Amino acid sequence: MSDRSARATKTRKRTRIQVVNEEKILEAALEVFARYGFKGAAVDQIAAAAGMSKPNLLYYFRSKKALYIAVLRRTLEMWLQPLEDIAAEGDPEAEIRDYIARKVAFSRSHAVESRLFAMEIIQGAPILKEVLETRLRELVEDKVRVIEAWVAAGKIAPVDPHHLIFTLWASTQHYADFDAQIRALLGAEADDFYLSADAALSDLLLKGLLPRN
Amino acid sequence: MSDRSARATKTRKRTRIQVVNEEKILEAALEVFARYGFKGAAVDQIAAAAGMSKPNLLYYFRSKKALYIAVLRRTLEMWLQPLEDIAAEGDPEAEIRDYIARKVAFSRSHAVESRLFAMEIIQGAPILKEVLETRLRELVEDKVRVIEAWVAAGKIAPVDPHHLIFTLWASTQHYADFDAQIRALLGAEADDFYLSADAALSDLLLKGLLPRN
DNA sequence: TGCTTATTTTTCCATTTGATCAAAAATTAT
DNA sequence: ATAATTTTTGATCAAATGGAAAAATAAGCA
Repeated sequence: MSDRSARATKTRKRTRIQVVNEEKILEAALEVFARYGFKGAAVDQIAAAAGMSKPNLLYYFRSKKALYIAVLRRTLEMWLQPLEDIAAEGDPEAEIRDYIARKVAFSRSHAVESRLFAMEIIQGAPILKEVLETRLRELVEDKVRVIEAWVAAGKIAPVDPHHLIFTLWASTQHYADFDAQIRALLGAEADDFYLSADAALSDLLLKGLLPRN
Repeated sequence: MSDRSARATKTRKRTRIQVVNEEKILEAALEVFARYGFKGAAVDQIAAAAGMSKPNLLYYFRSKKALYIAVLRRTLEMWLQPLEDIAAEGDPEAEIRDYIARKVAFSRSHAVESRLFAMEIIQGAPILKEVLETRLRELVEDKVRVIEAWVAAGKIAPVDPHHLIFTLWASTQHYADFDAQIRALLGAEADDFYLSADAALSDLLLKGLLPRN
C-alpha cells in the first residue's frame, strides 16, 4: 500500500513534475519536522518552504501525517545503513573505526535527518516504534552476535554489546543533534572542531581514558 | 525581572495555593513540552494535565512562553549540577566514574527533564542559547582546563577535552533521550539493562575497547 | 489540433489555539 | 461576620490550523 502521493499513485507512472515536487516537499518537510516535531510543524509552513501553496502540497501528500511518514521512512533507511555495513569477518578495530567514521560523516552530511530521527524517538517513536521493534531489533541482534564473537575471541575487551552499540550511536549522533549546543560553546571554532571528531572518538572508545603502558 | 506568575509576583508573598498550583503546572508543562516541543504543546493540554482550566493556568503564567522559560530554567539548573561537581583535585578515574554515575542517575530519575533539554537544543536552543553561550561556556572552559591538567600530568590519555565532555554528555543522556528506542529493542529487559549502564559506560570509556595486556 | 489527465489556485470551513476579561466563587484578613 | 483579596470559571476573540471542493490552468498525447 503506497501512500506516496494523493492522486497520482494509483497505477500510473510518475510524472516529471511529480518527481520534482515530491522531492521539494520532502526536503522542506524534513527541515520543518526536524525543528518543530510533528505537532509543531504547520503544513502551510512546509508548503511555503517548498515554494508552493498548501492545497498544492496536499495534492501530493494527502495529509500531514502521510507526509511525516514518508519523510521518516526515508530518514530511517539512511540511518540504518552504517550499522548494516559492520562486517563480522573484518578486524574489530578497523570495523569500529569505520563505523564511527560513517556515523560521524552522516551526522555532518545529514544533520537534519539525524535531528528528525532524534525528535521522533524523544516523542516516544509513535510512528517508528513498529519498525524499531522488528527490523532494527533484528539488525541489532545480528550485530550483538558479531560483537559477542569478537569478545569471545579475545579481540576486544569484554563489553556488553548493547551498551557498546548505544554508546556508539549516542556519541556519534551527538554532533548532529546537539549542534546548537556545541556551537554555543565553541563559537566559530565549531567547524574545525567537527573535523577532529572522527579520530578523537575512535581513539577514546578504542583506547580508553586510562593511560596504556 | 521575575515573570514567575501573572498577577501574584508584584511584591506580595506567595500564597500557599500559588505554591501548590505553580508546582503542579510546572510539572505538567515539563511532560507536555518534553513530548511535543514548544510549538507542539498546547496550553489547554498542559492545563488539563495539571488539573485546571486554561484561563486558570494563564492566571499563574502570563503566557505559554513565560511558562516554557520557567520550566527550562529549572531544568537547566538540574542539568548543570553534575558537571559542576567535577573536582580538579580528585583522582581522574574516580572523578569520571562519579560523573558518569551522576549523569546516568540523572537520566533515570529525571528522564523527562533530560528530554526537554534535548528537545530545546535540537530545536536550535532558541531560549537557552544565551545561557549556553555564557554560563555553560564558562563552566565547560573551567572543566576543560581540569582535563588538560590531568592529561599534562599523565594521569589520563591525551584526549581532546571537548570531545571527552561531549562524549560523556552524549552517552549518558542517551539512556533518557532515546529511552523509546532502547525499549523497542530490549522490550521487558530494558529495566534490568539500565542498572548496568553506569558500570558498563565507565568501563568502556576508561579502559577502551581494545584489550589491555 | 482536440481530448484527457495532471497540476495549481481560489475559496471555504470546522477546529484548535493562545489569550483576555468580567463576573462568580473561594479564601484570607480584619 | 464583614471586607478585602485571591482564585476560578465561562464566555469570547482573533489568528492559525488541517483539510475539502471546485474551478481554472497547464501538460501530455492522439
